[in-house]
Amino acid sequence: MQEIPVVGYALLALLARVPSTGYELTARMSSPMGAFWTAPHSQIYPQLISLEGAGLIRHRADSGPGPRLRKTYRLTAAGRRALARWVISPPGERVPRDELVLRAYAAPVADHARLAELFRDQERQHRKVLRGYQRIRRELAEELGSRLTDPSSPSFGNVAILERGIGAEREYVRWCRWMAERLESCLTRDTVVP
Amino acid sequence: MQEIPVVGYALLALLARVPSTGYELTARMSSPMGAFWTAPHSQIYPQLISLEGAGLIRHRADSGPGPRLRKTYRLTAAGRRALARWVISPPGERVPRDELVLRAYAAPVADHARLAELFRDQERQHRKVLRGYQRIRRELAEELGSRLTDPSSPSFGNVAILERGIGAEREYVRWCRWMAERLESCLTRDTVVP
DNA sequence: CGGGTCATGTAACGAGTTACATGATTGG
DNA sequence: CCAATCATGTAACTCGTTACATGACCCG
Repeated sequence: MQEIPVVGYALLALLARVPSTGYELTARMSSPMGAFWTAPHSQIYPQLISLEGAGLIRHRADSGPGPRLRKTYRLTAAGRRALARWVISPPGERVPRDELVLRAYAAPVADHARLAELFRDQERQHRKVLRGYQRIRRELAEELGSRLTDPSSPSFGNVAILERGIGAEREYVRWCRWMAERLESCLTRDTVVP
Repeated sequence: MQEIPVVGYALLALLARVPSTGYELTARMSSPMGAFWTAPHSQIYPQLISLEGAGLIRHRADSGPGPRLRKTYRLTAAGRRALARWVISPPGERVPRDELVLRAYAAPVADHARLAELFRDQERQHRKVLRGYQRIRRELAEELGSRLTDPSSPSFGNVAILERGIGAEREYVRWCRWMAERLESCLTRDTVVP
């Protein structure tokens, strides 16, 4: 009985809400969860088979469109227990990988004007994502009212990751603007002084 | 001529400052850059060989301790150009993977008391990291004065990633506290009411 | 009848992690 | 003399990405 990779628990978490096919899981994985974990269908289908082998999920097959069966997966009792245990287990060290920060580190060797443009562009993009998250939260707030922040409510998970998404994007936008301002201030000085 | 992976540019960025051995690069990779990109020595040594094959770095070998030669690598002119070009190229989509957010998503199926403890614990850990970053920035500020935010100064890279690190950790701490408070408020209600 | 959606898989590759392997110098 | 540090590599494996492969149904 080998260890379940994180993507496996991501699938269990999705199935804990609604039984789904691999195809539906692929779609659900990208929004809103996609902001913090992604997986293509080529990773999902084999993982579903392995989770079923471990007895954590099981499927019922209808005859679907296409050459193969349509399999709808649902959590087993063991699966729900495994998920509940994993959720309260200490998370492994986060391995942060951000190419943009790496570029910022190497900023002194680069063309400041071009780099400033790049950061302004990133600022715009992340602000757009931020507005998207804020809109979704407004809609959720109207729909749910006071149950919005009740951890027992099934949609609390969505609210939790939205709260994280909004905070993370807001901070990212701030940093991009900070970078752009530094780089631009250095430009104007260079152009004005001589 | 195959594509250079991101870790390759990370090494170029480090070597743009000081010529180093693979061993030194391994150490420098973890602080302060380690907050946004990491690589173990088993990834670094082969990558150095491949960068040298591409003509972006070259080494001089002294006889070092141990059975093998000690190789000190430095950037070539081509390497510096390649790095400068990469820095202003648009970064690939960030793939964020955060197990803790995934746990938050699955919060409704878990034991709220235990999960609250987990988030309090994470809050403490990240606050500690945050304080570490703030201390380093204070020291840098004393050392550099007004050149602190000059993008031409070689240590601007450090300041840039510190600014990002401080912002990111501050936000993470805020979110952990928010999660813990939600989970705890639900607890007290459950215990007090009946 | 052609393109989009639903639907499920496999193969090849590259990036990253963990473990194995070796050995000289330096300081307590 | 033993442990830590300096120093460089290889091997096995897992995780994740990109590409290949197939085909029914529905709408215009």
